[in-house]
Amino acid sequence: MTTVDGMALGKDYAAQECSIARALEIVGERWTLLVIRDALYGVRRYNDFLVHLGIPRAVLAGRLQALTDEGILEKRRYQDAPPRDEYVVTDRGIALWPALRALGIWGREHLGGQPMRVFRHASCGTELSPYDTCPACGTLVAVRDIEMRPGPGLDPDPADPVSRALLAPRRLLQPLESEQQPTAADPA
Amino acid sequence: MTTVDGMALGKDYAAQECSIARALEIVGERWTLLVIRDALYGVRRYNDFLVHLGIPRAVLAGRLQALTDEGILEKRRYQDAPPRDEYVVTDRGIALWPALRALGIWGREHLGGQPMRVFRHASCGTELSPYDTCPACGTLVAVRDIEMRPGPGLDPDPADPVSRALLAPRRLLQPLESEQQPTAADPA
DNA sequence: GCCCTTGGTTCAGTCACCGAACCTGTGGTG
DNA sequence: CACCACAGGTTCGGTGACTGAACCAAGGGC
Repeated sequence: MTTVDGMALGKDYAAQECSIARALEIVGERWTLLVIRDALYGVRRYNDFLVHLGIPRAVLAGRLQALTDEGILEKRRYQDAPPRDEYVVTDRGIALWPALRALGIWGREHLGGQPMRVFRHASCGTELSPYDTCPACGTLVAVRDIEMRPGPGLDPDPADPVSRALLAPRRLLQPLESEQQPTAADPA
Repeated sequence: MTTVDGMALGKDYAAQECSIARALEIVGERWTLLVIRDALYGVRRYNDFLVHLGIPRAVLAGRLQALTDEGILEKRRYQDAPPRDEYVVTDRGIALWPALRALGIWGREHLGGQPMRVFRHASCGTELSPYDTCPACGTLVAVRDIEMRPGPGLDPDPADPVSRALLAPRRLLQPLESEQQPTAADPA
C-alpha cells in the first residue's frame, strides 16, 4: 500500500528481551515520536503534520499508517462532503506522554536554552512537576487536564500556521483549529 | 575518523523549536537509547555492548563516539598493559533514565507480556512506582539506589554472557563483571 | 471550465545500516 | 620464537530507508 510496508525497523531489535527495546521498535523510528508529540498537542490532519514537522510526505503517510496499525492513532472520518479523515491519538498514544515529557525535560536541562513550552495544571494554573504532578494539588494530572503555554524560548512569530495556532494557551489533546488560508475573496 | 561523522541525523529536525526534538537529535537514532540503557545497566566495554545488543560493529563505534562527544558517555582508560578503554555513563546520561523508564513502562503495559525487569529501592526492597518514587519511603530514589531484578518475562538462561551477568540482582550503574571465557588451560 | 485544497503515491538520488572481513596492538602458550 | 586469542576497532559491498520534488485524484467554489 504505502511505500513503507516491511515496517517496524526492517531488522528488529532481534534478541532484545526488554520492554524498552519493544517500545522502540514501535516508536523508535525517525519522526515517529514527533508525530505523536504533535498528535498530543492537538494536531490531527495530514496537512498540519506535514507543515509543522517538515517531514517528507511519503514518510508521514507511512508513519501515520504504522501508528494507526499499532493502535496509537485512530483514523476517523470527520466530513463526508469531500471525504476527509483525521488521525486522533488513542489512549495508547496518550500513555506515551510521560516518555515524551521526560525527553523534553532532558533536552531542556542538558542542551541548554530557555524552555520552549510550559505545562500547567489547567484547573489551578500551577506549573507541573517533571512527573506531571501538581505541586499545589498534590495529584497526578491527567493529560487532558494539562495546559500548554509557550515558554520564553519559543519564537513568538513562527512562519507556519500550525506553529502559530500552537502559540495560544491550550489543553493537550484539544483539536487544533487550523488557521483558514485567506481565499481570493477574503479581505486582507 | 569513524564512518559516521556528518552525524546527528544528516538532516536535523530542522525548524523544530522543541526540547523533545532537540533531545531526539542526540538520542533518537537507531540503537542509541539501547546503548544508553545498557550503560545504565552497568555495561561499559565495547565488546559487552556488541554481544548484548547484536549491533553492527561500525554502528556501535559511531554511537559510542557520538555519545562521548555529547557528554553522555565518558571514555576512560581502565588498564594500560594492553591499552583498554571503557565507556562510563555520565550524569547527563544518567538523567535519561526517567525517559527510558517511561518507555519501558509503556512497552510493558501496551505491548503485553510479563515484565522483563523489576526495579526496587535498594535500601528497603520496595518495588518502585513508575516515577521512581519508593511507595514505602515516599522519596524519589536516585538511579544508583535502584536495584534491578529479573522479572517473570525474562529468559532465565540466555545465550550471551552479558545477559547472564545481568540476571543477578544488581544496582543500576554498577559496573558489569563480564564472565571470563574459559581458556584452554581452564578446567571445565 | 478552471483552479484550489486535501491527502496521498511515485520516482530517482543519497545516506545510513547491515554483515562479514580485515587490521592492529598486546599478551599468553608451547 | 611462532602462533593463537582477544579487545577494539576500520573497511567494504549490498540493501533498504529517507529525502525532495513531481505527479495524481476526488471534490468544491467561482
